[in-house]
Amino acid sequence: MGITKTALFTSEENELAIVLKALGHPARIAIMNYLAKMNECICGDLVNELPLAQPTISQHLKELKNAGLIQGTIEGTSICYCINPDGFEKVKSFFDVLTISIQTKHKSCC
Amino acid sequence: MGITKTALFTSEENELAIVLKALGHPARIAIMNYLAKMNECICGDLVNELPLAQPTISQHLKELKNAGLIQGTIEGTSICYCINPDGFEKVKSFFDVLTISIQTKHKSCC
DNA sequence: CTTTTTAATCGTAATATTGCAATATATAAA
DNA sequence: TTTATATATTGCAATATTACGATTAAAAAG
Repeated sequence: MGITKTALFTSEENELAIVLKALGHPARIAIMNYLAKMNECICGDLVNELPLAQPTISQHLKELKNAGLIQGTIEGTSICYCINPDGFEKVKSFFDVLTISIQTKHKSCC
Repeated sequence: MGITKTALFTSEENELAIVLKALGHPARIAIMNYLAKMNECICGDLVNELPLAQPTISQHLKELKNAGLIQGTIEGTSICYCINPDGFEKVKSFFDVLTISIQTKHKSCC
């Protein structure tokens, strides 16, 4: 089908999946890494940095923004993007919690 | 196109994207949470736990396994699944590194 | 007002994903 | 050997994603 049955899962599972799915593409990983390194950038910087066309990068930025991982502010003709710490924290805590659960319970595996 | 241009990115970016993409589905998040809680389980447990058909769950398990997030061991007629700590650690360190980068550099955003 | 700069949107082709019924496989039990 | 149990695989329909050329929008510069 290609359609995810979101109604069958908890909103927590769905929200987390949206954020992780947004990170599930090398270009978007590269964008996040670049933003972490540079603190902020505009779309044009990424067009110079990544081997993708401008509309493609603009689309990836849109997905990261929709997932709450980045935010953009208009500055003249360009838009300044940076990482949204709130969206990022949501994912990190998922991994932190799971890691603790794994470390305490997983002595060994079947 | 629907095809990701993996050749244009670093292997680190690509590998990380594969793992995060595997986690980018509510059913697979639910499976990971269930495994973290129960330590191990068989496919049939998940069929009872999740509102999806057996072939669908089997497929999700396959994707998590391909991404290196879980491992399965044959035990009689069933297969025992559990979280693969190595695959999991790879993703967690990505978030840890990015978090440090965000916390130290991101005083404020544009 | 016109031009330039910067980025979003539209339209579309190629490919990937999701979900499941039907079937296959493989081990254990009778 | 037959039957039951547990899971994987196949095949397919519906939908989503990726990528980019062409275009549009909006602000700044001239």
